[in-house]
Amino acid sequence: MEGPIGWGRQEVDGWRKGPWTSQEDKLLVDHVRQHGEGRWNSVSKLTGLKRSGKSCRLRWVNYLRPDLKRGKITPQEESIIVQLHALWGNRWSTIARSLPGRTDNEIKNYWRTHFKKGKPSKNIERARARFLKQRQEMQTQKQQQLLQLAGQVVAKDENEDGGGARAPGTAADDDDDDRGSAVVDDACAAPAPAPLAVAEASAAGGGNHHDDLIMHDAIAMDFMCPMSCALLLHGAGVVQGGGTGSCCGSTASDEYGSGDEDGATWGSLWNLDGVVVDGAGACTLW
DNA sequence: AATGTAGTCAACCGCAGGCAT
DNA sequence: CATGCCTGCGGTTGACTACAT
Repeated sequence: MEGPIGWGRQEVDGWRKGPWTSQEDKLLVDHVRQHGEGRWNSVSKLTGLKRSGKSCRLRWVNYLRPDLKRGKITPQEESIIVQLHALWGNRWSTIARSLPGRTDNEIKNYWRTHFKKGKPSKNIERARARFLKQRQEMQTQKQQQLLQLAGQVVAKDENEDGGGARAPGTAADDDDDDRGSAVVDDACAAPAPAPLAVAEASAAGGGNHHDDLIMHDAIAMDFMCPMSCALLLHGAGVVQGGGTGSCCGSTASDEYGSGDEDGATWGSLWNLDGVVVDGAGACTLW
């Protein structure tokens, strides 16, 4: 950082650093009111503030923006953060877009405080346990469905030409070690749209929905198709156009999933490598 | 009551990507 | 096409506060 100097009211290269004063805040707020956001480097020239554009932007985004939500992260928001972190990893700004009024910095701090040291809160532990349980149930359910389906296909084939019956485990085989491809493939045939409203309503500060509901819906949906869930959560504005969804790789698992007591690390619940999301939010495999 | 430790928050830095020239 | 500037992002740090001993 600044070496031994620390955060006094020092100036470096003519720029003030350290905590902002109320006068500086006022200058910045007035400036943004007049000129809007952006062009941060011109703020100092126009206002006389001895702050770099970077510093001005940060102060505005993290502290002065009028739509910021103050106060503690709610359990609902916490659940969403967990979900989205599992989905996106450390893409704090992306996660923040799904939590109106919260900044990436806030979420980042929250995550580091609560989860970085491998000591998740009770709420998170419950959410995680529920997630894992639900995942297991859904996998079982899916396997049964596939077996049923396979049985029907076999019966049909036998009826039609009596040959060419495949091994029933073709698709289900993926489930053992690959939580991404088979699941996504399956789910994207019918992505569920409902949780968007739930997540957004809670994130918007309503807090009226029980967190169980949030987790249930979010988990179910994420499990079915994480990418589409995220796209829905983010609205039309955020589209991972044609990109690969390798979101659950190193960072997430490194930070949280070290305690692999149950074999499935929290941060690597989904491996989306190889998943492509098109503009409409439909996932495909390549 | 004093001290140590952990948690929280605000701000900084370096880097990367996008865009204009 | 190359270069430089601006903006945004993620990681890190230091000050402050709350809690425990």
